[in-house]
Amino acid sequence: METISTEDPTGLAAVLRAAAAQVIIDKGLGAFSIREVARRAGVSHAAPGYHFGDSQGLLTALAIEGFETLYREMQSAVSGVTDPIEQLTSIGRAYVRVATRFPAHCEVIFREDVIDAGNADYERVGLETFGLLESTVQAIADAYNPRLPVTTAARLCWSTMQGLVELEAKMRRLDELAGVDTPNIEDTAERFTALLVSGLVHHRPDR
Amino acid sequence: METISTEDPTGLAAVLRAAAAQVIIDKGLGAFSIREVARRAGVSHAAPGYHFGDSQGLLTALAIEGFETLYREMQSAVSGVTDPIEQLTSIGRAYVRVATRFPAHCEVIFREDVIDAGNADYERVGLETFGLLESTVQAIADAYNPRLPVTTAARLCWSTMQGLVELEAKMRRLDELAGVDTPNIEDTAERFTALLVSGLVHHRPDR
DNA sequence: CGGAATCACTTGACACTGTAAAGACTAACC
DNA sequence: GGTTAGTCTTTACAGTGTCAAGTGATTCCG
Repeated sequence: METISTEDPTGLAAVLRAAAAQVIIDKGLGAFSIREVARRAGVSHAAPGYHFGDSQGLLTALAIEGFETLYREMQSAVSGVTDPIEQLTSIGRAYVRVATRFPAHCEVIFREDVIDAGNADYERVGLETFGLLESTVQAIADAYNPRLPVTTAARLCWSTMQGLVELEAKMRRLDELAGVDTPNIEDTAERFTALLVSGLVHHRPDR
Repeated sequence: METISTEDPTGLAAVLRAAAAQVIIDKGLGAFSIREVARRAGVSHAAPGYHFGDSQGLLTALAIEGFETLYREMQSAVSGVTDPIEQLTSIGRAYVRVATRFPAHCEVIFREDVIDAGNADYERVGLETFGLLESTVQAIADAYNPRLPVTTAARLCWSTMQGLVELEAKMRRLDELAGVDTPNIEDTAERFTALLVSGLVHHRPDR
């Protein structure tokens, strides 16, 4: 699923994005340094500034790249699947899979303090992605529970997967202290989805 | 619910924690600066280093303080309530309320790249907090669905609330673009919990 | 064909940052 | 009353983001 071009990206901008992702993976977003990115790319310390303006610009580019990958993976997750519940399950797996494969990209996606959340491309892909999720939940509502509050339910699913991604390290640690081993995150996503779907299907709004 | 002492904290360490939280609120965690904290506290730039070692130490102290507040609020959310579903609902509201009232503290709680996630106090309060949530979900299982996988369900609830906190800004933006207004986050948490509870109660594990 | 302009950087500069080391001042204690 | 411990400040230094100016190439155009 190499949606983010790994085959030695041509163009310095792409090289810099890849280097930035690697810096975040190696040292964490908290220790992110634009000069370190430049060093790894073998260019002068100001080269990233030419392409991305400032650090926020570079991280925003990374967020957009990650969001686009997420969107494409979610699209291919629903294609070829007909049952909307299976679609949602597949989306959930795709969500955490992208987050696991591209941790740096996904770490900045919702970090509005380090990216430019008003960027037009960023907003567009965000709308598209959520639209895809919402229409899947809508299909579940149509097929299984017409009284489901679709937008709320879609946001619930989204929040759950995002929370899982963020909390996974903590959960691993809890399991480690308890002496049990942590299941694969995609399987956890599937179990979460199964529980969520039970709720979506059986939920009756307040009368 | 002023669990984090706001009544002018005595002792420089407490003053520095409060100043650090304010810096994060004002400029974002991405622009956090320990020297700025010192300036706001009216002390020399190296004073925070004496109390907290380095920047990671200060942010870890903040995370612990936030986690302890969360734990206490969750405790008081369940006390006096008997129905476990109401307890869970109350916990969900408490979770997002703490995150809203102490955004800086809660922003660092799971940011393992900027805090010391191995800190003993941090781990202890994390275990206690999750234990409280898990026993509430256990009570729901006992009362409504003995076959519920409790640990998974508890982590689902936790992920959902954490995801909601993280995505709330994005949801606000979606609503703004759609021209509708965003409900209060505590009410959203309650709607989420209602959907989750439907799932917890109706879920049947794979045979 | 030759000059001008644009592109894609590099170099140099500056204010700011985290952190370590050493110094200073105060209070407590034997 | 001298020593010690605690709480900060001062000094120093390497590293950082970002801006302005400089440098070659490449492209465009008359």
